[in-house]
Amino acid sequence: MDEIERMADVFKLLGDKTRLTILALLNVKELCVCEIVDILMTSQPNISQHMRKLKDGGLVKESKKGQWVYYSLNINDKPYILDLFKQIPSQKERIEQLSCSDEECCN
Amino acid sequence: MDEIERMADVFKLLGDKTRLTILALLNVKELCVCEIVDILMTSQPNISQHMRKLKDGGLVKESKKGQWVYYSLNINDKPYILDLFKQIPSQKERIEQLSCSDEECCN
DNA sequence: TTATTATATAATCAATTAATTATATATGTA
DNA sequence: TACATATATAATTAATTGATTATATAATAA
Repeated sequence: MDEIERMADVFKLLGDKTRLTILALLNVKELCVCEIVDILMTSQPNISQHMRKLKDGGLVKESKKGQWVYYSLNINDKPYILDLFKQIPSQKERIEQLSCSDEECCN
Repeated sequence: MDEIERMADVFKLLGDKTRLTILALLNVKELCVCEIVDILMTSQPNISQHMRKLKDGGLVKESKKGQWVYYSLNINDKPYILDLFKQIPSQKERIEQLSCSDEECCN
């Protein structure tokens, strides 16, 4: 697989609104699956499957802490993605709203 | 549609190897449909339909010259795409090879 | 005018994909 | 131990998509 094809595969991952929003959220801070589920108001399997694609594509890495799996960005080896995330709309507010609600799934 | 969704739609366009290669070619110089067909060795309708998606997505613009339709990049309003194209593998060689062959469709 | 070349569009089909539903696994707690 | 919570995986389905084939349009050349 050549470099263009590799880049296309990365863009394919970015080309879904849910996944791009997840990445924008992780661009603020690492999050566990249940937090992402709460913020995006979708089902847990839906998020888990998107996380697997992002992990397989090398865009995120996971770290297990107790029963929670935290995901964080893993794009240091992809400078064109780094530049890109500087221009993505910040999701800071959505994450802060989550922290204020009583329905936090973890803490 | 919010900004994230708009960006995702752009990445969806970049997320196809054929289209990303077309854009990388246009990053060298404007080309007509038949040149792109020759370089990518695929069918004319295939390229025409990709060009339409790229045009609908605002990534390229066209200009008709006689019976030929030339396409060129139209990404000045998308800084994150501009940065990106600085890091895409150059397709200069493939375009030069085309010019050397006798089978040019236009000139 | 007729033929040729360049391009676009429409219809079809196979393959891919995102989301849902159901189930399994793993960790923590009573 | 039994139960609850967090996550992953598998199966299914509907929708989308890329490529092909066939056809239409437009410009040029004979």
